[in-house]
Amino acid sequence: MSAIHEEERLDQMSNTLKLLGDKTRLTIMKLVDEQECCVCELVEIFKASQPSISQHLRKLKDAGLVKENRKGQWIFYSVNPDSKQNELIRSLLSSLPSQVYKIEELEKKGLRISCG
Amino acid sequence: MSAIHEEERLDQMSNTLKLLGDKTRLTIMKLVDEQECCVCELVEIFKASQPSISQHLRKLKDAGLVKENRKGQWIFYSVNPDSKQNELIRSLLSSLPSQVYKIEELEKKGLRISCG
DNA sequence: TGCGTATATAAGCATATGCTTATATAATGA
DNA sequence: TCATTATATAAGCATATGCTTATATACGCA
Repeated sequence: MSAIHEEERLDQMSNTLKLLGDKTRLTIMKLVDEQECCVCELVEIFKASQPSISQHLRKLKDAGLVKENRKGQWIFYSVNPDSKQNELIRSLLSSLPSQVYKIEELEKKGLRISCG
Repeated sequence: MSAIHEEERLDQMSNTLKLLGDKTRLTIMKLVDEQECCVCELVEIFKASQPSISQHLRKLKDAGLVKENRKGQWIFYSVNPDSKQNELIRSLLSSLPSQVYKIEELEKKGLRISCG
């Protein structure tokens, strides 16, 4: 209703879109929406450095878009279903092609982390 | 199906989201989706400089997201319904609050351009 | 406790981005 | 044709962004 809220909505959406306007982060989101992944798996999948992936995840986490789940020495990331932007996220990710095959490739190489 | 197309889709979407990850451009898109606007109107609405608005419009046009419609000395911009990203654009804009009130404010100030 | 693995953070750097000012181009109307 | 208005483009600059390398922190296990 009020212009105040309208401004907020525009701010929120543009901030979220800016975050997802990076191919690596957008793909991470799609991937961890389908299957929670730990950092080292993402490093392998994206052929990126560990700090680079870690920094992307930090931005996504700071925005509340992903959540962590520590399992021993690994930290698994997944899409945060309680995010304020969840509707938007759902809509965006639903129109992207599945990235599960990337995880399956990992598995074939024996690089998939599986712990309890 | 193919990983090639999947990569393309991710590229396309992340590029589009990056463009709309700017509050000014996102708002311009919502605005000109509801009512075509010329540059000088946008300058007034956003309290921005003419070159700044012009440069934002250039980016949107280069990406095929908006189209031009010259009327005399003015160039009116509107959302391009034939954009490759039209579905995505429709989805995003539909969840944003109407910006028509900004045009109405212009009208009150007598700054609305109307040329039939 | 100490070592190896996983992850996060800090600092530095090159490039991208969005603004500014200045100028060019295009259209209107006297 | 000339002045005015609208718009686009170019160049320069400050800040943002995403990577790198180096280092810190956290956990598991011997």
